[in-house]
Amino acid sequence: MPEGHSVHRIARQFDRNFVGRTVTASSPQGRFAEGASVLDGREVVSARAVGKQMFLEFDGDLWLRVHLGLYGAWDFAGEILVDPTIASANGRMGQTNQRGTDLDAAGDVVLDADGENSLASIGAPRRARGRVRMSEQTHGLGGDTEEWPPPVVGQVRLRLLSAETCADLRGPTACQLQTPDEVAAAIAKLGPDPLVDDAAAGEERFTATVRRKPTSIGLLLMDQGVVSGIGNVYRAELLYRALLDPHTPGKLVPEEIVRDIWRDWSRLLVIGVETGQMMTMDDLDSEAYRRAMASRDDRHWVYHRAGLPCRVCGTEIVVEEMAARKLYWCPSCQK
DNA sequence: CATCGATGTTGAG
DNA sequence: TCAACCTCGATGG
Repeated sequence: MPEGHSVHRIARQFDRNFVGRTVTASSPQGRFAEGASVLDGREVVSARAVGKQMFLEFDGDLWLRVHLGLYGAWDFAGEILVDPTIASANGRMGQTNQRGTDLDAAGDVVLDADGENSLASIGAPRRARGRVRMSEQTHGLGGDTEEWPPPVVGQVRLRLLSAETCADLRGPTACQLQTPDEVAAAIAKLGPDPLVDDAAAGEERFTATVRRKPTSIGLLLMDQGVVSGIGNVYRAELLYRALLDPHTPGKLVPEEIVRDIWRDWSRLLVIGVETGQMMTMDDLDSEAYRRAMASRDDRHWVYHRAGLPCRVCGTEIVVEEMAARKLYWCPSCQK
């Protein structure tokens, strides 16, 4: 998936391009026909993201909850204006982590070959289907000759169409209408999200929870009830950056390290939302950094690097199954 | 062209 | 613990 950063980007796109507009709703695929008919003709009132879930509010106290799951995605088309908070492809970094390296001056970020950074498609890593029409404030590359509304391609669970904008949802794990109470209940089950919760309160909640549990920190970071928005990539990278063995029970992780992990996640999430990429590396030597950023499969410290030498100590990165997910880590750096 | 796997979650057994 | 969900790019023949 789409870890937390993608969902926040999607919510901002809805905020910028759908809120305040009336939509025609349909389910070309048919699997959300009933829900679409309820949404049809309503105005979009607000959009919010919490962790990996997005909540879209419609007039009449009606909410749509969407979870993209493993391969869901939203495709945007039409006169999509770029939310200024996600417009930049240039990441700003400036921080240190447990490794003690200075995370600074990322320089130009190479755009994702897989379109993750695309303005037209956000979600599972795949090429954009949507077309974003040119306008003075738009970054899109499309011409003005496309059909309107755009032809439906493939399996579209839900299409939301305003006069100028179109959003197609495909492959979600959850797409469900909810009452305000149900939305509140869904959010209440989630751990703190750095972009939703107050920084200090979120840190306290996360720290207290982790320090109470015998469960391994590797599992805790993936538990959406402990902290929202972290997925398999961010988990591996956060643990590497903290130089922490993923098997360490939560209650045995030093409190300061737990707090560092929360703060590191907060920073990485902000960078991810701004750039549309899961930026987790810092400034090795610039040549290695540039190479890592240019290559889709080689831009992380440990994720997807099983058998390759650790970028710092040269030890082979290992992969193991943890709760049916691949866990990558450096057995030498992470103690 | 067939098969696999993936940034995820749920629910059955 | 594991299959199912549901989509599609990558991989291999």
